[in-house]
Amino acid sequence: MPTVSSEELAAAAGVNSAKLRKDFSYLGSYGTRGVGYDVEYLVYQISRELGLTQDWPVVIVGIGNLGAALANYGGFASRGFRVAALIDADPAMAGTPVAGMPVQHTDDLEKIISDNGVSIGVISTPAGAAQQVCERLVAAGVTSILNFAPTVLSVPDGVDVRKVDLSIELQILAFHEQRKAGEEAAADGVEPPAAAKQQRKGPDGDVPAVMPA
Amino acid sequence: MPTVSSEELAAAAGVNSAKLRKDFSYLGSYGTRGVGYDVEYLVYQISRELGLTQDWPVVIVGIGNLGAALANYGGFASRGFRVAALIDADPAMAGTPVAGMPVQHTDDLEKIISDNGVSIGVISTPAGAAQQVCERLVAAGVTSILNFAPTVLSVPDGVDVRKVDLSIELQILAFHEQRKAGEEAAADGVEPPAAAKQQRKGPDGDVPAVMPA
DNA sequence: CCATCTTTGTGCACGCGTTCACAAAGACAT
DNA sequence: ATGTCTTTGTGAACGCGTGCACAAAGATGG
Repeated sequence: MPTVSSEELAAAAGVNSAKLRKDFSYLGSYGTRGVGYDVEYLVYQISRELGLTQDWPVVIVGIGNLGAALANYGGFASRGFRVAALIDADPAMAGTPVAGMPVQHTDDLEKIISDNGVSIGVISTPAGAAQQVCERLVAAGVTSILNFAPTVLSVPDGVDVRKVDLSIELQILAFHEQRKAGEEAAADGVEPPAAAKQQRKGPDGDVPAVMPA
Repeated sequence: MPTVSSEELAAAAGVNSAKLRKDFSYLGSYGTRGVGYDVEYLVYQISRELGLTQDWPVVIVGIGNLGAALANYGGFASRGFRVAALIDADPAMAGTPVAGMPVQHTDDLEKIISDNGVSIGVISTPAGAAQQVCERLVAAGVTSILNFAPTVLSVPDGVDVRKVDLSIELQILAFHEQRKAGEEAAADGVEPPAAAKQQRKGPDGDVPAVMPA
């Protein structure tokens, strides 16, 4: 039986072995003292806890460049996601195959959701259409929404929304880039704020929590 | 002079006003006691600190669906980013206009970087090409990379990489979705782990820090 | 069956970020 | 000018997550 110790896993992941063991302990006691964790069983347990063993049908609404990119994205299938349908408001797109799947018209949204038992929807429409699409998805039974449109969606309680803003990551890079350029900026006559001097905590340095929308 | 109090801002943003004031204090003392913060000045200071006032030329390498989507993404310009060039390895694409800008061939990558003073690069190539593109970008002087390819890039010290995995957000949604479905899962004969019972802390509940790649 | 050795699971302490609470600062009215 | 009122800026307390360190558990060998 192939096993791994928490020490090995921690070294590979670059984290503390105690933290790793504690995290695993939340899933139950799947390890064997003096031996380690049964690899196969551990993978199964983590996969199950994360929902990777389930089949999650999703619909993508708004098949522009981004929607098409998502439809073609290979990472979904391997994580248990199945693109059940591609939906767009443009009648001219209806029937056009994208990623080997015909685009369907928005009119059929409710039927598609219900027929496929979809509970997760992806919105990659223009900003103007997002809220309306969101409401139709929710009304049809969707309870989790991944929003790529640059709008804040308002949803009833019990519905989860995650917003992905592609420019935020760039902004974080620019933020660090600015610090690398660093001390020369002081020559502008503006005193560099204290925040500019604090050291990043880890590999995933973050920006302040509050920033204007 | 239009002003806002930390209390108003905190209410609007849904955070604690003391935290907000403390965050602002890291940028300097820009508030006036008894009055609040001068809106215009505050916006300027935050923009400057975040690097929004600077012009950041970026190149996008790999003009597939995702690259095209990024090139068309409106959010960049408003945050101080300027797409300096679109680069692709396919000779057939060279010259083709995408988002009103001709695609250039990878051969000219180094010259483009240097001519435009680019320090931030976006990689939206297939996984296989990413590391090689990354190395050329770094060699040409890029020090920050936004990676959309499903690969872990290795870079020398001093270079920042941020990896965007579009499926991770979906996975987080599925994770919560699984919990909503919740207690029925216990009927499977598998005892629900303790972690499934802990309550989410805030609107942005997170997944455990460690998960298999 | 007992001793020894390895590795887990976890109580406890430490450190950091968030929140509370208040003194200091400034505006504004009298 | 003096007093009052509002809001900032920050010292101090609190709470939570991380890491240390060790007892318990089990494997393995004599």
